[in-house]
Amino acid sequence: MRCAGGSEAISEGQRAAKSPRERILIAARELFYRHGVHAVGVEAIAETALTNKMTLYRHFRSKDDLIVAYVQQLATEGNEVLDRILAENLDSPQKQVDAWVDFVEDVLTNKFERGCALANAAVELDTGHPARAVIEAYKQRKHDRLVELFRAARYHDPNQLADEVFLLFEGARISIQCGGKGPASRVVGMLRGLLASRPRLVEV
Amino acid sequence: MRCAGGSEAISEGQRAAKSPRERILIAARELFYRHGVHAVGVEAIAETALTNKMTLYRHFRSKDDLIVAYVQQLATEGNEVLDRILAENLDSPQKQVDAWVDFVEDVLTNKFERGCALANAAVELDTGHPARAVIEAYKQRKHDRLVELFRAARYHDPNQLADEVFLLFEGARISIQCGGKGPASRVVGMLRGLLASRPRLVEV
DNA sequence: CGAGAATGTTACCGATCGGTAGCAGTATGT
DNA sequence: ACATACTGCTACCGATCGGTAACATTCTCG
Repeated sequence: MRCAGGSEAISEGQRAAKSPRERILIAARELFYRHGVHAVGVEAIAETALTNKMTLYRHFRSKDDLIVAYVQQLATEGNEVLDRILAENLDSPQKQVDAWVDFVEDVLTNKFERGCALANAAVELDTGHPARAVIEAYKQRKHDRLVELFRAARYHDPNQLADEVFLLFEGARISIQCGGKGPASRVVGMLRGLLASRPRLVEV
Repeated sequence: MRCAGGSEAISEGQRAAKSPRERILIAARELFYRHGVHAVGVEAIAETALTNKMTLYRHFRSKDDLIVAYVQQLATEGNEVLDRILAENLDSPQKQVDAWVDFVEDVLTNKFERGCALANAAVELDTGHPARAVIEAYKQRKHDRLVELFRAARYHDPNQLADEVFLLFEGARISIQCGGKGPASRVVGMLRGLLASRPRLVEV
């Protein structure tokens, strides 16, 4: 029940980030993800960001506002990562798919993984919290982009394939922190097998 | 950020439950699930249970102790539900599988569903919390029981099938509360299709 | 009945929560 | 050099947090 307090060492990123606002968002990203949005107080975030509560409240109207910014930051970065993966493999949709699976593998084998930060935040937030809308929009968009990716790679029934892949990924991330580490550790292999054996509209 | 406080109406179950301990566990189950373990204070639980903080602390050494009991209660009930499903369909493993899928459908279409309570709790709890061990053991056991169920139903490669089904289910439950409602609403159909098209050791 | 255990009630503790006032210091651009 | 804006700092607010002391009340069961 205890959160880390101010004893967090100065993160590498903190020196580089000039503006207090950036440092606060970096600190929020770390602490909110590691301990949950409710277990971390604004003071701990301010201290980790090498600033103080007052400056924090000059940039964010309330803690809920900061939570929204935290979630928006994650959603933006998530979209940008996918943008980059797709942009780096413009020559072939199949390579885009493979690159995305490689990325999934990286995420799931990261030993600091504590599940999807957005899903974790949604779990802690009441239904009416403004951050929930951001999270839901992001997940919806992510699913839709998977559909388009699979359609471009000429998979048969890209909608259902995206459903399956999406849910397997989500299930793996949540399972990492609640025991079923077995299935989560095998999901990448499953994904590759699934994608390799799926019918296509044309053979490549 | 605000939890419901004492305004919760007296739940139906509260009158029937005699002992304060039972009432407290019922209240904890409701409030912890709905708002998260960190967002609910012990006082709110005591009031919802039609008792007071002092009595609560006579039955549970601390809030963390109550959280462990809450999680243990959920794990026990989860195991019992599966026990019952299997016991009611002893004549055929295939009927056991079908009955379990029907149960999954009930869970996912329950409009009060806010994901798996155990997974949600794990998200909020630090890695060293004693409740985490209970959660992990339960999920591990659940996965193992799925393997045995599929093996009894003579599915080919019951290990991988259990992995897939387990992750799809977990993914669906977490997705219900963070937007991807589309995929979650279609997962039962996916499961039925998956199970119907899977190779078996013998035809029935 | 009567005795002992379990419950209810109230008031309290120190700590921490989210959030703010006020002022001193430090960049910044012109 | 100057005004302006931003930042740091300290001290504080009321509320709530988890947890406890002391005592009155009720229940249970021999």
